[in-house]
Amino acid sequence: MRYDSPIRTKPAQTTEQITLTECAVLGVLTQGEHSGYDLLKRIEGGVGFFWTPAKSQLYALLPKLVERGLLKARRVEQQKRPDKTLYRITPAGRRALREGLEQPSPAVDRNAFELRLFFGEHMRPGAVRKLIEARRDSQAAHLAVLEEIERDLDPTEQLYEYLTLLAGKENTQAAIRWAEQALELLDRK
Amino acid sequence: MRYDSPIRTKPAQTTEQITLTECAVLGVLTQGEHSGYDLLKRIEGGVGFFWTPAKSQLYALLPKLVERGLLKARRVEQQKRPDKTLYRITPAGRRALREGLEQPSPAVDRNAFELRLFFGEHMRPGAVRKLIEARRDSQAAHLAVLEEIERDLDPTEQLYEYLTLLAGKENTQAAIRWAEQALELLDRK
DNA sequence: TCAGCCATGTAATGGGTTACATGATTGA
DNA sequence: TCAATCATGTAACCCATTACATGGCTGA
Repeated sequence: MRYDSPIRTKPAQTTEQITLTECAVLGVLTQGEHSGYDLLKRIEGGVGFFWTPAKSQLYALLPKLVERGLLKARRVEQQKRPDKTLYRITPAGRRALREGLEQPSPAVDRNAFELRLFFGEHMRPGAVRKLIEARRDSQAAHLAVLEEIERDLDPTEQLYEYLTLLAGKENTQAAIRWAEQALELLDRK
Repeated sequence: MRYDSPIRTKPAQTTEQITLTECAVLGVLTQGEHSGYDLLKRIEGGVGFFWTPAKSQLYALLPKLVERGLLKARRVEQQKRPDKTLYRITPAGRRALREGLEQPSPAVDRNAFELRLFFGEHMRPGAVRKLIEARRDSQAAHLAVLEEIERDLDPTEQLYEYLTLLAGKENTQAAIRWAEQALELLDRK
C-alpha cells in the first residue's frame, strides 16, 4: 500500500478551543485568585465529583493558560511557607470559558462500571456480585455526601450548583435502585 | 530548586495490566473471530454505548495484542473485497481479560454534561436551557434505542447484557426526570 | 453515476497518568 | 516525634483523537 505525504492543513482556528479540563480550571478561578495548590483543594470538594485533573497536569496547564492570555500570574513570596504563584482569570479567559462551556458535549460518556458489568460472564463467579455490591455501597456513601452539601446550598443564590446537585442525586439514587434490583436478579438465578 | 535524576524503577509487573479499551476489544473477541472492521461494527451496537475507541486506535492496538500473545491473527485473502486480517482470542487473552475486568473501577467518572451545568452561570442566558433540552431529547432517544434492544434480549441467556441494559435504562430515565424538573425550576425563576 | 460499504492503515499532536523529588512548618 | 500540610514541579510514558490516504465493488 502506498501513501502520499499528508498535506499539512493547520485548521485555521477562529478562536482557540479549550478543553474541559481547562474549563474546569477557569471555572474555579472565576471564584477568585488561587494558587495551583488552592485549586486542587477547591476541585476536590466541588467539580471533583465529575472532573479530576491530575496534580501534574494542573501545574503544567497553568503557565500555558497564562501564555495564552487567559490567566494572569502573580508571584507571592512568603516567610514561613514556600513561595507561591497566584492565578487570576482575565476577560479573555472568561470569554474562552464561555465558549468552551457552550460547545456540545460528546454523545457517549465512557462508563467503566457498565463496561465491566457487560462482560461479567468472563469474570470469576462471585466477582460480579462483589462489583455490584461495591457499586451500591460507594453510591450510597456518595449520596450521603451530596445530601450533606445540599444542606449548605441556597437554590436561589447558587442555582446551577443546585441543579448539578439534583442531577447527581438523581443519578446516584438510580444507581442504588438498580444495584438492589440486580442483586435480587442474581439471587433468583 | 534542585532535582536529582529520577531512579528508573520499571515496576516489576506480575501480569501485564490491560486497559479498559483492551478489555472491550478482547471482550468482543470472546464472541468469535473478527477483523478490525467487524469489531468496529460490533462495538457500535453494543459496548459502544459506554466505550468507543477510535478507529485508528483499534487498528494500532490489534497487532500489539498479537505481540503480547493475547490474540492470534490470521490473514484471509479475498477476490471481490480487500484482504483482511481476522483476530481470535487466546487462552492468555481470556486470562488477561478476566484480570482486567476484575480490577476496581476508578472512583470518579468524568461527566462533561455535569461540568458544563455546574458552570452554567458563565454561559450566555438561554444556553443552559438549550443544554438541558438537548440532554432531555438525546436521553429520550437513547431510551427508545434501549427499549428496542430489550425486546430482542433473553434475560436468562444473556444475564449480564440484560443487567447492563437495566442499568442504562435506569440512568437514562433518571436523566430525563431530572431534566424536566430542572426546566421547571428554570421557568419559576 | 455516485454514494456508501469493505478493509486497512499513517502522521502528528494532544491529553492525561504515575512515579519521583524537595523541604520547611505545624499540630497531635 | 511523626504525620500532615504547604507549595511546586520534572520525567517518562501511554492513551486517544483528528485528519489524511487508498481503491475496488455494489446497489439505488
